[in-house]
Amino acid sequence: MGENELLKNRKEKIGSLKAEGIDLYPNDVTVNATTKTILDRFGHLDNDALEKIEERFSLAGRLMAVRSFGKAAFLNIQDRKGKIQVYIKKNKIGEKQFSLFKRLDIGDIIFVAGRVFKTKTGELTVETDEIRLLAKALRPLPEKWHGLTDIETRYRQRHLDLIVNPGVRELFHKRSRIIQLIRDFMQKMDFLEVETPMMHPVAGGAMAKPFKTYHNTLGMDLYLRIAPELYLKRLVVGGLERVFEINRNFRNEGISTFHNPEFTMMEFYLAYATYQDLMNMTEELFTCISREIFDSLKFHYQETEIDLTPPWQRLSVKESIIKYSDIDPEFLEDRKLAVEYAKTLGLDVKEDESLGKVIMVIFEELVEDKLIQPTFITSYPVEVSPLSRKSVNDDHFTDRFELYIYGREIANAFSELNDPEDQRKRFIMQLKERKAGNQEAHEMDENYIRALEYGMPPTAGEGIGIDRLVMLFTDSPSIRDVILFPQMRKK
RNA sequence: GGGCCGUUAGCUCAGCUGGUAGAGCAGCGGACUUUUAAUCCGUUGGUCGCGAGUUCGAUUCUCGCACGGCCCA
Repeated sequence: MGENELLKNRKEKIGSLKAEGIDLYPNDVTVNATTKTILDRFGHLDNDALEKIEERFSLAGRLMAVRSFGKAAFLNIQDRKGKIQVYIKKNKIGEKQFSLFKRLDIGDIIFVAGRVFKTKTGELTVETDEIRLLAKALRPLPEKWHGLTDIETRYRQRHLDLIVNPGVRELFHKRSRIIQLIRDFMQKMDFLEVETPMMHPVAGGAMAKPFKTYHNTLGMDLYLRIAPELYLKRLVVGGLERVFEINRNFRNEGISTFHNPEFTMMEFYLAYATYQDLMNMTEELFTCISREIFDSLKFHYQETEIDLTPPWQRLSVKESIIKYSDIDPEFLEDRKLAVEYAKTLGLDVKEDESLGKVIMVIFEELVEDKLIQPTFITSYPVEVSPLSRKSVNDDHFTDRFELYIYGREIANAFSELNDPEDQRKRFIMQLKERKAGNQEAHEMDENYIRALEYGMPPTAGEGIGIDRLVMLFTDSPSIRDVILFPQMRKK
């Protein structure tokens, strides 16, 4: 039967219900139970015990299955907590209500009420003495057994995915729980949760291409933020000392299993701390989540065991290259040798590329995907770290780390650069890059430098990719699995 | 941006070397008052993603496009 015919069919049913004066979309329902409250309270009782329960339960949800016997039927009703079986019997509920039931479709939102009993197969069931239609479903649901598997439909019509695939509902519950755990953790450490602008006159705080928009009455260009960093640090200047924000960032780049144009980050800033302190704090945060979610520090991601037991491996970028390749360490000390080496790897590097950048290109090629167990990679070159404090012992490198798990960057942190003069030089360095054609180079932000000129305490800050973290803890292969409405091409 | 794969009924999928499409579920009609993928009988339903080309004839072969997936950049 074609879709049109199915629709027509249901509209006819609606017509007959209307003709009987039945309200198709009533709004006067109250319920006193969920599927879960009923199952939790009575699931373990036998029929003798259940017979003594006088209570009448009312609940509502989506009709998911009907097993009909002519004058009686079993239904499955699904609400936010799960599913429960309902029994409907003609001689109990009456001719009129039974005839209403006969015209219900799978997918309709309905109300039932009655007492509980157990069937001879031992399933706790609500024997309904009242049934109401609360909202008519005009379109059929995906098939009950195979469900909805078409990935495109699942993302484009997430409502169907949520109705039909219990695992998806569970996953987004888990996502919410993980974020709640993070909030609790931060609040316990006396961090203040804040919200900073999503629309920036200057897109800063990261190296990425922004989305551009325009404010009509102000007559000005604005950019969707690529990071909240510079605003959060202004708050540290303002004396807030411990702040965090969990919110969306927008980056105008390709879409992949690890990239969605809008994604959720937590950034936090801790005054009077260094990136070393943040490594410890990150270990604590992740192990805290892992204990809550898995009751363990070990779990499987895509069939690989991940062990979060601290302390995690800590290696500088250079050390990691030496560890995971057979490069002569001398090559990482000399720009020309490094460029040569990168070329032998088949990497596309400019002849005059800076040593720091070449080192990062080599790192990405040889090291990244080998960092399966949690690893802090430290000491990033200053050229790729325009907002990080330089290391005291080597000013070509910064007091920065990135956390890798399963070959993926999950967090990025550093001791913040709070010297306004140095910050200006770094921005100027970035502007040169921009002129040379790097669209992702950082913009000049005079306003931010001005804030630093009032004095920012020594501070360490970190960004954690929440979607990637949720992927890890939910064993999801694609970022689209942990974002309710991932970005899609228009169809 | 490149490579490979996919797109057939509302959903899940078959469809061979080219001869105008099938199943299960859902739907519809019927039987059935403890089933749970209920069962049994009957039955409707298709722009084979879109557009060209080759051919007497294209769901099938070729090219282009769209959308999606995976990998690479």
